[in-house]
Amino acid sequence: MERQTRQRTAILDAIVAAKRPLLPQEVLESAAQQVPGLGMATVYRGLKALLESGELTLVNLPGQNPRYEASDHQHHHHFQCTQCQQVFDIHACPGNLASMAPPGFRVESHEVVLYGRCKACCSRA
Amino acid sequence: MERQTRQRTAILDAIVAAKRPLLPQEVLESAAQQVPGLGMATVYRGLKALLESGELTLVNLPGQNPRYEASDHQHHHHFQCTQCQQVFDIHACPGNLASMAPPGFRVESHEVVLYGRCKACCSRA
DNA sequence: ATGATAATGATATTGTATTATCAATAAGGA
DNA sequence: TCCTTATTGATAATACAATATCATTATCAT
Repeated sequence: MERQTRQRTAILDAIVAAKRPLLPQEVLESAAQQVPGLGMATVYRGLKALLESGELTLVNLPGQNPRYEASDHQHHHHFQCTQCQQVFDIHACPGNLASMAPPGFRVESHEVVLYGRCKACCSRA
Repeated sequence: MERQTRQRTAILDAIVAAKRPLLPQEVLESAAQQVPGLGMATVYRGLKALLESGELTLVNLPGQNPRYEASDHQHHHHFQCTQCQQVFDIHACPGNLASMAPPGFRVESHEVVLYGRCKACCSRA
């Protein structure tokens, strides 16, 4: 049976609090504030367990390592800042993308990724 | 100075003929038909040189290794078949994606990836 | 509180894509 | 044709994320 540990709780809390997809390294840095000495192996184990339990969702962006975010179960897309590299949720969708495919192709799903400067980086520079 | 070799020609030809983004392994398999004994190292070197010369363009899809396609210089997107994993060009664009971003965010570019069954896989199964 | 055992942390190992090495080969200017 | 040297092919080495190992610790049902 699965056990409730400080480490696993800190991992989930860090991602939920971030409100955006995090890299394993970012999860470690954030969760380590609650659990000093937290190891990277534990982060990977925790992420895997939380994925399987459905509490976390995998976020893959082009050319990027996998990130993890709290399961939303709501259709949404992502924005990556070209300056700070952080990824944010976009709760909008252009829709009607199925018609973009050539004849004979069946579209089942889609991904949209926006790139640019996030709010913080816009006001900073 | 750069030299014109059978290998480098075969690598470029394979990608141009494919009319879709190829993985290095796919490039090897295709180009080796023109140049038996072609080595993977040569493929990587050729891809790098052709990228730098602008003849090839890097195509990154979520959770996928880099693919290479002939430089198009025309805005387009990609479709990946969930069955055969092949990637195809989509010469259409939903446009007006900048408005999807939250206030304060500046959108500079975007990527759209469609997933589903390609024409061949649709008619096959 | 106690015991069985899941989880942890440090580290070694793996897996895999890509690059470096180097002797042999071949492109292309003289 | 000859010669310089970029390129090739085979293989070793690298880079790096992710997983396995294992002694120790901590969870939680009893």
